[in-house]
Formats: sequence, C-alpha cells, structure tokens
Amino acid sequence: MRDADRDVIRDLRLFSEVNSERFDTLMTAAYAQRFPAQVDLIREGDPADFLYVVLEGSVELFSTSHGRETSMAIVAPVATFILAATIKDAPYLMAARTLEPCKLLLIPSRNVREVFDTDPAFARAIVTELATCYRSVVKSMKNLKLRTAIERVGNYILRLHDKSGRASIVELPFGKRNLASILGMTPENLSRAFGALQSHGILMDGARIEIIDRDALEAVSKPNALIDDPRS
Amino acid sequence: MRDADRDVIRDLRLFSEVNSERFDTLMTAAYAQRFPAQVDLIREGDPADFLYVVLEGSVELFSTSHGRETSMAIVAPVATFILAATIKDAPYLMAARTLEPCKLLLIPSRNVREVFDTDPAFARAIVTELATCYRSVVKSMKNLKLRTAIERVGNYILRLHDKSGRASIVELPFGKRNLASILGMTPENLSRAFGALQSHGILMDGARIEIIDRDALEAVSKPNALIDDPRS
DNA sequence: TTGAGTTGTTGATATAGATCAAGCGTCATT
DNA sequence: AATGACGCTTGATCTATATCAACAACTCAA
Repeated sequence: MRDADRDVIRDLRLFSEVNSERFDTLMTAAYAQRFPAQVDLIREGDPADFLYVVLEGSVELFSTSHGRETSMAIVAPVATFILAATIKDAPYLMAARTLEPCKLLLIPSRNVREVFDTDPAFARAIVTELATCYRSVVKSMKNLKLRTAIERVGNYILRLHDKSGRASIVELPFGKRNLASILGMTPENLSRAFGALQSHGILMDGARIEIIDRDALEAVSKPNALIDDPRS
Repeated sequence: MRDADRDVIRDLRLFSEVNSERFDTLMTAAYAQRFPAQVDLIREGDPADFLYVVLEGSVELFSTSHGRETSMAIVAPVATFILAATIKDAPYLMAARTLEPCKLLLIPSRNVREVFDTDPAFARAIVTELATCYRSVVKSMKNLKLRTAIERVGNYILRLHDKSGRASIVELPFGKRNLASILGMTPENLSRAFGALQSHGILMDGARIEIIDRDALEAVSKPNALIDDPRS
C-alpha cells in the first residue's frame, strides 16, 4: 500500500485513535485496490471475509429477492460498508457494486475482530461507527414509512441543499434511476415528483436543481431533524 | 434490586462475560422497575440517559412525524432497546411505550459507556448486540421494500410458525393494529391480507392461526433466509 | 454518420393499498 | 340487561403509485 493511502486511512475517525502498532497490523493485512464502474463486489449471502472502506468513487448497496431489486444505500468516500457482517462473522445481507470507478480498501474481517478485542480505542471507534450506521438505517426506514413519495424527494433535495452549504444550485450525485430506488419509488414516479416540486420552489435542469424558494420547498416536504439531520 | 432479577440479567448474552466487579458497578447504578400497560417511556428527541432492558412484558418502539405514526419494532424479553443512542450519547430516534405491564431494567448510559471502555468482554458483547440490531433493521427494510403487503403478512406467519417449532396452531403475540403498523400497512389491509391467505394454507380464528398447508403458504409468501431467518 | 444502447420523460391505464363508513362481537361498567 | 368503548372486519370508494408504452436526448462504438 502506498503511503498516501495510508495517511488518508489513518485520518478516518475509525482509525485515528488506534494504537500505531495495531494500525500497522491492520494495514499490512489490508490492501487497496481499484475497480472499474459497475463491478459486482460482493453478493448477498456470501461470508463476510472483508471489511470495505471506500476511498474514492461510490458503491451501491442493494438487495434482491425473487426478481425484485432495491438500492439500500450509496456509500461515498470516506466510509466503510458491511461492518455489521464483519463484526458478527455473518453472511452479507446486502450485495455491493461499484457505481463509478473506485478505490477501495479491503481489510480482512479476522484482523478487524482481532484488533477490536485488543485495542479499546479501536473498539470504541468501531462501535460508534456501527451505531451511526444503525441510526442511519432507522432514519431511512422512518423516511419510507412516514412520508409520501413527493415528501421523500423534497427532503432529499433539502438535504443536498444543506450539504452544499445552501448553494443556489445543487447537483444530483448519481443517476435518477438509483435515486428512485433509494427513495423507494419507480424512476417514472421520481420524474413526476421532480415535476410536481417545480411549483414548490425548485427548478430542474437534468441533474442540476436550482433552489429558488427554500421555504416553499420546506412547506411541502415537512422536514424533520430526527430523519434528515445527518448530525442527529 | 432483587437477587432474582440480578441472576436473570447476569444470564443475558450482553452481560454473561462481563467481569463481575464491573457487573456490580453497572447493577448498583441500574434499577429495575415495573410499568403498567400503555405508558410512554421515552420520547423521540430526548437525550439518551438510560439503556433499557425488557425483562418482562413488551415495549413498542415507534416514530411520529407531522401527524403520522408508525411502529418500528416491538421488543420482547429479554432484549435491550435504544442501544445506539446510548453508545453515541445522541437523542433517541424512536419513542417507546409499554404494550403490556412490563418489568424493565434501566441502566444509566454513562455507566454503559464507562464499562464499555474498561471491559473488553462487555465491549465485544455490546458491539455484537448492536450489529444484531443493525442487521435486524436492514432485514425489516428489505421486507418493506421488496415485498407486497400479502407477502409480508405471509412471511410473518411463517416466522411465527418456525418460532413455535412448527406447531399447527400459532397465536399472534400482540394486537393486529400494532402488527399492521409494524408491517407497514393499515389495519384494514392487514385484515384483508389474512382473509386472502385463507385460500393459501391458513385458517384464521381471531388471534389464532392454524397452519394447514405450509407449502401453499410458502408458495405465495416466497420466504427468503436473508430477510426472515433470525439466525442469519 | 449511423446505429444501438442507455437514461430520462411523458401520457394512458391499471392496481395495490388507503380512506371512509358501517357494522359486529367482546368485554367491562353501571 | 343496558351502555359504551374498543378491536376487528367488511364493503364502497378513492388515490398514490406502479406499470406499460412510446419517445426524446445523449453517449459510445464502429
């Protein structure tokens, strides 16, 4: 592994407090690798041999059952995925594929568990990361169960807006097909939702969205900090 | 706290490996308490002062947003709830109320975090418990996004059937109103789903369900181990 | 440049599931 | 026994969302 990678990884919340000897143990076992777009990384049900860290690009987590498929999340740098399966040494509940060309770090699950058991700082970091993941799924579930399709889309735009520091124009970070699946609706329905929201403070132009009247957008979207605020 | 309680708690996976001095620390800070049915225990957004353990009875976790409400989970003995908020020292994302008269154990979050940092066995137990919770929410989400209402009901019955050791008659563990909300549908729709399933291997009688032809029920429900199997 | 594939849009229609409105047992209270 | 509250069911509708189909815009390979 190159030193540049090592430094990036060292800065992750997950690793920043780890004893440096332990960190070396993890890193010599781990390897960074590049993947092209649209590559299947893991399949549902496979044993969780590695913990993945997305260093560049983005990865889609999705699930399939009897011919249906749905996106569960899209992971962007820098973040881990399938931590829970690694910890429990259980089969993956979600499949993963790259959306764009990616650089990923693969850490053998065995080593993660080993360092967890011997380094309290790492244990604390892992459990915090996992709690964050848990809370983020709970929020997604609330989003799905408590809101209509239009509200979900509206709040998604509001979150983008906040993330951009309230820039007047925001850009969708991935394709609408994927977004629709994340938000639990069909692409057609997403398209119509964007259309409907144009009379509520936004102006669509392909993947670019101009936020003209945030108050109007909030009025239809009804945001809720306990669903939308990434800090809570 | 009575010794009987203490022994029950000691046997939980979460506490069984904990150093006994640490365990005492936790238990002196904690207290067991009885609550009547339909009591609000915590509200969404409140600070996570306690980790809860359900010793008897059952507790509903639910969420509200702008006039809508949905059940997120029902916690039965013996299990914890709101572990993630405790770990992160973050506000609760879900509210909780008792469904029946309950006996609960309340452990101050401060103490949980303290023992986590000093007892590796407890840390490991906590992270495993949290990973299990995470995976259980992911499964619920897959259940919601990948299945129709009838399939969700069918698979719920199949899971009950398995849990009972494939007894020919199973009983719903709580009211249909709650079940409908858990499964993401209205009570009316749940009622119709039960009706529809009667031509697919079951016979309803109030809260009692006779499983007449499991194969037929599986044929419509299309179970999937990575959603339904509690062990995976 | 052409053609073929991908991605998104739009319109017409279908349907799963929600809503509204009675009605029916069951149970506790009087 | 009457009363009322509650939980559930059933039927009649309504509507949010899915499905189906056609098409436009773009990308990419040849």
